[in-house]
Amino acid sequence: MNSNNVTIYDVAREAGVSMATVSRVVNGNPNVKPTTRKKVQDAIDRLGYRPNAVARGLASKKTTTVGVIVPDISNIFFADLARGIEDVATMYKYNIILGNSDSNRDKEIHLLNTLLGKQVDGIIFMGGRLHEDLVNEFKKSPVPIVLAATLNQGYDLPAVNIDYEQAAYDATEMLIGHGHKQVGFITGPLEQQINGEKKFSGYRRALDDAGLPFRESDVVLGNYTYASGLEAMQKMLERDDCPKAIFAGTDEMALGVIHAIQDAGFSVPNDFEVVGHDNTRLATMIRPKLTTVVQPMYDIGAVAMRLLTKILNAEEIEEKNVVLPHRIERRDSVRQD
Amino acid sequence: MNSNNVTIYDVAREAGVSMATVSRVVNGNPNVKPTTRKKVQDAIDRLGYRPNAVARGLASKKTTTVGVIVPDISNIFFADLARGIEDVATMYKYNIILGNSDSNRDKEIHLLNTLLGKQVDGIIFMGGRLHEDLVNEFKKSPVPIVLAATLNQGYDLPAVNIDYEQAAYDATEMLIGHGHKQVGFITGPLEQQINGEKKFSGYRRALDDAGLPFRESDVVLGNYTYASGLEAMQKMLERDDCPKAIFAGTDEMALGVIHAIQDAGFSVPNDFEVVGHDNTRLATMIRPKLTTVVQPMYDIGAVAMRLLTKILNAEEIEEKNVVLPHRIERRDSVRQD
DNA sequence: CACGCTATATAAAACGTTTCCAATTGGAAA
DNA sequence: TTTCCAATTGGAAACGTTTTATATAGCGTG
Repeated sequence: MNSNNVTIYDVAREAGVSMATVSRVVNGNPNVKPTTRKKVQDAIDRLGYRPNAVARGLASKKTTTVGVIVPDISNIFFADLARGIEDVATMYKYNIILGNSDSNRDKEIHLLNTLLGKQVDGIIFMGGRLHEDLVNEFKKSPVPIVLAATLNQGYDLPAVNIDYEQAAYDATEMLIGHGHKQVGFITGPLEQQINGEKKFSGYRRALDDAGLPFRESDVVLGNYTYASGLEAMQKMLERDDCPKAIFAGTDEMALGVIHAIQDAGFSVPNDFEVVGHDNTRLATMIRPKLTTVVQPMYDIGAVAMRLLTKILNAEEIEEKNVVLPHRIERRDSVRQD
Repeated sequence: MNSNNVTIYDVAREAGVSMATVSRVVNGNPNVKPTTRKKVQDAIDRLGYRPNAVARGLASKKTTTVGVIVPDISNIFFADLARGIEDVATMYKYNIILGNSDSNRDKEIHLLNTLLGKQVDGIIFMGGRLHEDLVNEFKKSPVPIVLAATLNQGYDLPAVNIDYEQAAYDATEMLIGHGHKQVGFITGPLEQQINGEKKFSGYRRALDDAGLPFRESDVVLGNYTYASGLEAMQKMLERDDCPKAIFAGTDEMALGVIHAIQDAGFSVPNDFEVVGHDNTRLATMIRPKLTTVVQPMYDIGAVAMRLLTKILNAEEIEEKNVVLPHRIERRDSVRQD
């Protein structure tokens, strides 16, 4: 009845074969005579046998489980990524142990060690910044680690990203193309390389290429949230030389920006143009609908997990550092050309 | 160097004790002389020993891992819940294996069996509807299962929820209190008991108590998404007898409703009043800010996990069926009294 | 009809812990 | 000193698989 506690041994006895044979049929090993296979299968069904994955893991040294470290699963961005990971994990018969790090170095390291202790077959890591200590732990890892939406800061780790620099360039360039001589940039903490180096330098490069001056005051730091976007824009609006075009580092901040503008009595896109980043579901949940850089979160997760399975199966890998394409989804927060 | 493949046996040899003793110090068993403990600890540090959780799980029959089944982690609602679960899980030294079911019965059952095969110590389940087949599997489960934000449809399972019926009543009553003789109700699929029975009956009860007639046409079904809320409201607006007060079953649908109203040239809250449900972050990311029923998702997750730990530790449990308080967060999508 | 294969099946040794029980040790009491 | 009991430690058997090496059966061949 209780499918619990019936072991491979019980099945073997029931079927009148050895446990090795049962193991073979359970694992689909072809070296079993069809009649024997059937006999065993019947016994399995009759007893309601369910293989113990823990014992299996101990004997085979494979757990068909991978660890996933995210800063915060309640963030829509990582939730989407996680879904991509889980979907292809399921496809390849893996399960996911999920942990939140809050981008905190100690939690990251602790989580990593817990995961390794649990003998995961591999790990997918997301985080704003790769602390040196963490990378040292990575290097000691007996299992492969792949980065998702996380820059490989000069370390030789497999990673899946988009070209953030170019994406920021494209967004800024589009705004400049609409005649703006000044573009505001509201982004996340600069110590996270993705903001501080990639997006920022894409922004600057677009300015430079257009022969526009860079003004320190046109870049304002937020913390990715709606509230921080709102506040950043409010501050900007107080200035006499406030830019009329804004590139926000996340959609959520972009929504804050738009509302700040509207609250001040201006119109988007007539008075101000705004472009966001990520193309989360939020982008269409605002009026005007948000023009945004699409970063395919789900795909990044899916591709990262697929890459991990390739590594685990020792398949041929053409490129360890995959860069997915990005594009700009034009909606109503910018004027039509 | 490679902290891998050093076993308890290696540590025992290095420290000149038996593996039983090493096991004791690793597990914090007090029956070890301080000097011995130190000796062992040094050996552990020197060798970089990390206990193998799989072996440990096999020997002790405890994995300190719990399974979490959600319909879709990329849904902000479940993501929040999951975060609550994970946080208290971490607090109690558990890890989380996360799986998405898409509320699909077969996936739910398959996931459940996979999780049991992995010998999780317990399971937290979220889903719209408890299929009978699933419940039968639940009954056979050798480990405890607790429901989170999921109605315990007459089955005797531990569960954590809010009082959906009363919440819907409160929301509807508030709207009626503002003078409306007609209240629209835009909700999710009625076959999910939470909508079909609880919220719906709360809505009706409020109508009844106010002596207002119930009109079939005032309730429209959506699928929880922004788009479905938008569409439902658009349809409603075409009618001559369109209600001027709307209670939406989720915040996301409520946003759609507000935009549909605004797109039609009306004002919220002057022409129409809207209240949502859940109090997700979305509620403040719209103008006017959304008045909504607060369902504490994070807390539900946290409490569910805490309840599970109590069951696992065989602690005293005052109430298996916990009902968390709800309230209405008044913002700007309804008029002030 | 014995021989040598191949295809199957078995036995037993890992895998790395925990845990029960027995053995040893250390001190305090006698 | 002995004696005893409590504190500490050690030995070895589980835990439920996979896997390797070995055995057995069946069968076509010469």
